[in-house]
Amino acid sequence: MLDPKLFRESPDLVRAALAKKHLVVDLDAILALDETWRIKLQQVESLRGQQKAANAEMAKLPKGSAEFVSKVHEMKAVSAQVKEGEVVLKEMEDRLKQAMMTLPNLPHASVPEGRTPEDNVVFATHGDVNALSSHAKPHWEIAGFDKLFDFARGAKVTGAGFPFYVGDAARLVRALLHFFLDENGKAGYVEVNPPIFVNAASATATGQLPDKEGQMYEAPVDGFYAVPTAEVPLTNFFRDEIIDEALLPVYRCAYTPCFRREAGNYGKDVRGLNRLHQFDKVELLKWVHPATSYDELDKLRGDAESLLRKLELPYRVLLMCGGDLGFAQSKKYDLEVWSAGQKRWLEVSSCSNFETFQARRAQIRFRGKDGKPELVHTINGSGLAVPRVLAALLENNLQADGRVKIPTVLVPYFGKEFLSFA
RNA sequence: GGAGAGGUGGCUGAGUGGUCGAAAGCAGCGCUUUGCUAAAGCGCCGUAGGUGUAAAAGCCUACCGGGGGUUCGAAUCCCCCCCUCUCCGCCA
Repeated sequence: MLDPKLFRESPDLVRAALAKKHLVVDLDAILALDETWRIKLQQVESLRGQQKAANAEMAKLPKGSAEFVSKVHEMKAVSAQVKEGEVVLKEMEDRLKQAMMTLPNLPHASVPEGRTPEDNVVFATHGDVNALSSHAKPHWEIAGFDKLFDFARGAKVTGAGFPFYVGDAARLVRALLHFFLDENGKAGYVEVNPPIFVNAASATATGQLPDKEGQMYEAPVDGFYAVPTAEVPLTNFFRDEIIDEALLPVYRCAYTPCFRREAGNYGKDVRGLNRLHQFDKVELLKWVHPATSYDELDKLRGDAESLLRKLELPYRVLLMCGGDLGFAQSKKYDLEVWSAGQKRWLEVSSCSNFETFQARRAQIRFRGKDGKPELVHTINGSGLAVPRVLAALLENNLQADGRVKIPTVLVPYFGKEFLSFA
């Protein structure tokens, strides 16, 4: 959500920023709604003021007195007006709030212009893509893949996109998670194990609702949503709280399974481990002082990158253009790992600064120097998502004999130097 | 799941229909005096929205877990929901 004062006082500034995101928003309609709401608010407040004044008078009058009775009669009319006005006001408020929820976050000045993913800027590339195994093939074509990554039985037991990881595959998932959490801990992120169901208020605060309603699995009897990312419960940890300024920045990380319905995503990029309904991910999250948030974003991106480096996986960093920025982000970098078999880049982390967008919805603040509460900036990114790292690892490290070489840093976690499909 | 007890400002805790946005204490901030690891006295000390302003101040309204209702008037009465605690049931 945006600051109402911002678009009320500087609508042109907001208009220009929204144009960069290439989203069509009827700001004038919202401004008009805001205007009528404020007029109505003043009406109702003045009526309530009358009630309050009368109340003070009546408290001093004897209960049965003629004066009292006539006052009651008089105030009945006012009371009716207030009730009527409040209904209208509530309706206006709801409409305004709903309209404001459709306003996306404004992009930062450093975000490049652009409309489509093709316009994203390759910010950095690391590692030699051409030096990889000549045996590489798409991971789902590796002999024995189906035994270790059992999609068929997953589909039987649950549905498509819910694979079983068996034996060495399960072990490798666990090794990766363990490695990620250990490394993130060393980088200063406090590990958290959060709930993996959240309520509607939490999903709204981080921007999943109402924007991405159909993308989450729901438990309607209890009003819960299965988390699409640990970002949701983690960010909501401090919802409706004022954090001690001295505690900023707060660094946290969390592993959770992530659940995504991925409604509407079909095609070849859903093969194998590329896109699943349930997958494991470690999320990095920071609550920071607004003055430092872009430095903190760069640092967080660096933390995620260092995981890929240690795993010896070639990757590139994309700086997302205005048109490819998400609804809630001010600035976003995507980390994409090279998958030698598929010969394409796979997104494994998305590092974003939300500025006050989430913080306003979630009311996460700190007390500034002047004693006034101020919204924090929230920043998050994956560190990292497992399945695509796994895909790249299987493809890039495939040996002539059909085994997969385990990166050196992972050997202590995995317990062996090779993964075998035999 | 059943029965009962509760949810009040940063914390503790009064308040059961009318000047209650809410006593008191603690913590915090400022000033004064005595002193010099401290004490006493006085004052200030919630959040949000609107209005106002260069910015403030000021003014208005709302908020006593959340949402409805009764009433001229609700922290206080009624209904629903959420949460906490105790007991019972069930259970990894």
